[in-house]
Amino acid sequence: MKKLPRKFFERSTLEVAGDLVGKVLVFGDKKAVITETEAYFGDDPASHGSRGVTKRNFPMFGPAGHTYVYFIYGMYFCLNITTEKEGFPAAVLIRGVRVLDTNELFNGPGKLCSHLGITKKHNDIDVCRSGLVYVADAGIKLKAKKTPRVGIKKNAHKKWRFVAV
DNA sequence: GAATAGATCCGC
DNA sequence: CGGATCTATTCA
Repeated sequence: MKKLPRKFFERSTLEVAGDLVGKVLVFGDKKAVITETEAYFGDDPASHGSRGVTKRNFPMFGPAGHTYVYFIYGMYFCLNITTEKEGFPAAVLIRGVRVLDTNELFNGPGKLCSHLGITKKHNDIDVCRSGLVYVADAGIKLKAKKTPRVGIKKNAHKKWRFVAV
């Protein structure tokens, strides 16, 4: 499998979010096909990065190809991968994966993080350099469908969610 | 220092 | 539809 280069993540967030569907997320010895993503970037009020850099969202402002893991609702972690250029807040939320081998399906950012064991320890990891966490192209072709994002109130009508059909 | 909203999930 | 459960951010 080919590990995706930083160049892949340095494109527009919407393109990266769409292209990530069908790619393989490698986390330690686990591999999972990404089936669902959402895009968060710029001054979109639903994005954590829309009101400037903070202690929580700083990876969104860093270089592309880094993880951004945050804790939400007191119980769940959510995994993002940052995109675009350094200084511009942008990331793709991984919402759903299908684990290879076991064929388990995790539809939801909180569920996939708890099952794969993703925690705050994995925040701000460079997926282009790390051998532990990265994204690869396994030659799988999945078509992505654009739908409205879920779980947000602001800018909810924007079709920035990509689901494998 | 205190209040509160939050990129969720599950059970009723 | 409400509760669990806690943190970062916002507000006073």
